[in-house]
Amino acid sequence: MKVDRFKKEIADIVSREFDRLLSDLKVSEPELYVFKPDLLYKRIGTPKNPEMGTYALPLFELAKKVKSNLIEICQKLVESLNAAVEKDKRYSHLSFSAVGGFCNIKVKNETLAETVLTDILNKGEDYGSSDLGQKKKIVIDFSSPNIAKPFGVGHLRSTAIGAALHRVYDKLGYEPVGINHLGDWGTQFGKLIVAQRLWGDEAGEDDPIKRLFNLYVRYHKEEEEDPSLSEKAREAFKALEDGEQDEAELWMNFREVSLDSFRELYSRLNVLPLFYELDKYGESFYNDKMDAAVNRLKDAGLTKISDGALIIDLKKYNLPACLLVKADGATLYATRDIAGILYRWETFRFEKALYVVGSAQKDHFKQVFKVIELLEEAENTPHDERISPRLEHVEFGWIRFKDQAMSTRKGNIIFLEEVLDKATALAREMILEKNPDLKDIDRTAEMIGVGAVIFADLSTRKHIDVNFDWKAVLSFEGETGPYLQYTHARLCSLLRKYGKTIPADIKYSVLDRPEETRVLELLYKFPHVISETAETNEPYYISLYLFELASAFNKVYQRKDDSGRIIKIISDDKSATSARMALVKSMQIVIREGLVLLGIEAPEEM
RNA sequence: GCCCCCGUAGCUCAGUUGGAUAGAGCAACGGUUUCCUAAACCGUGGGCCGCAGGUUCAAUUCCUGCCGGGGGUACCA
Repeated sequence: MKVDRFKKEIADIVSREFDRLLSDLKVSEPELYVFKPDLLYKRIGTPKNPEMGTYALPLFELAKKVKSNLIEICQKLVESLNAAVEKDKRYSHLSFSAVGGFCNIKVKNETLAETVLTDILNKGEDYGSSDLGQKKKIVIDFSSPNIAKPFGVGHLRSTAIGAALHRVYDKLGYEPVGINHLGDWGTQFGKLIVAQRLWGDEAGEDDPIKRLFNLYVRYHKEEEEDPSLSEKAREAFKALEDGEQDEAELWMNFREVSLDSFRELYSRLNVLPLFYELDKYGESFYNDKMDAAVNRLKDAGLTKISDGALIIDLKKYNLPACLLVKADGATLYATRDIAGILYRWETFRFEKALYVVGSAQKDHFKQVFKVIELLEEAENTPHDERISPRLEHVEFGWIRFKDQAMSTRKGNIIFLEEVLDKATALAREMILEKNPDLKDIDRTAEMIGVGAVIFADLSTRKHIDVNFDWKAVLSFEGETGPYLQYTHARLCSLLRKYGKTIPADIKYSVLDRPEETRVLELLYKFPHVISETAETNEPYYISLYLFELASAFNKVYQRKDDSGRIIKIISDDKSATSARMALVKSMQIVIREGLVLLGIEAPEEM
């Protein structure tokens, strides 16, 4: 948790003053939060209306506890606090006011501006970085598409969220390990092999992925008419598992074709470098590691046979039994995940392992994590070497389309590639209309189109289902990626026009308008937003923040004086201009860095 | 049946872990540019915060029940 310097100062001084004010009380109410800086720290919030102050401390509970008049005690506190900061220079940038039952605290603008802007300008893109993680490894299992199926918009969520978390942990000094748990094994390959043999020649279609997809859809359609197909598919998969050459060759081909197309897509999404050996750690990687895992569970006395299958009963924990080996001897994905956890622990000794997988798999991960926990109990693993407390399912809601879950089998799926292409084409049109002289139009259009799609995906809380809405994804106005990029381009444009380096001696006191204060407060918040994102594994906090920040700056940019004229950033007033340009430069750094964390590129012109 | 998630403006969603007059974007309507990028900014209208209880100085937030939507519930992933 990143410590807020101002908040800490407030907690300290309030606690100190309360100690003095109510020293007689301390004996009867020693547990009262106002006496303890750390508890106070947590109570300090921000006022609804920013004009009331930077921070707010509600005192209702206190008044009740000490049975005194709320307004009176609030006033008394504020008076004594203001007297205290007058005497103590270290706190002279704080001022307090009593409103209702709240003690509102204002940080002097000049101090805030100087603190924030010098910090950002000194650190540059490292603003918000830390060494908190001490290079500890965070394994992030994300994206994980199925081989031989097209990459649908549904896979975007895991990819975008996982990639954002990867970058956030990296910024906080951890060493993230991005693992793509490719769905490259399982009965669907039996189906595909059968389909390929039956209709492979008539499939047409140049794009090899779409060809496979058509075969897959056709298989499921024909299977409804001819149930004997599913028996053939099972046999084909069995042959694959037994290492038969024909089947293995087909499988290898499916895999390579898919990986080629995934690589291209990942590269467009700016996530390709985040994977640790992209093509290695698919499900098939664990084929030769499952026996050992299963035996270990058996030896621990956890398993039993039920209806011919090997299971671990989890009824005690209110969970369905975990199936390890099917009656026919084949393994399941839970088996692979268990083997995967054990392998990853041996290989990486991670601090945490995150599974960025849809919430439909919630019970699955509960089961798998519980099995690991039971194993460690049975084996008496020392507590600091246990894996189970380090495992976390980072779940997210479905992407649905017109109130239907998307289903590859039925063929109602939207290709991510198609979405990116459409968004990019639209961005291109927009550039041609608004800025036809732009140098690198195609490249910029790609940045904007892809940025719009990623931001749309990361701008709602991850756990709720989202309706895929073409209109929302292809919108470039309001709460969108392009809005942020546009703001960034505008900042860059200001910097170009200014054309000088920001001077060192800046008169921070000129940044005294409420709109500017708002921007400063938000800039100050950036490091906290990053650490909050890591604590909750919720990248949308960054999206939300960036939108607030951009919006706050655009208000500064277009504010008007009393006669209705825009107050320009760059003017004849040198000291005002250099202070504002310090703000502009800081803004540009933070918004760019925030976009980078989300995987969105920040063009300097658009 | 049991378990989990969701229900806030016409639509899509926020609401800082219980605080002040519930906020944004889109859509609708009106305004702002002799131009530091209008992909922007300002304004107007629009709310039984699903319903009913409970806890609390204070509930959109926590608890219980109900209604509605979604997901999961051993040989798919």
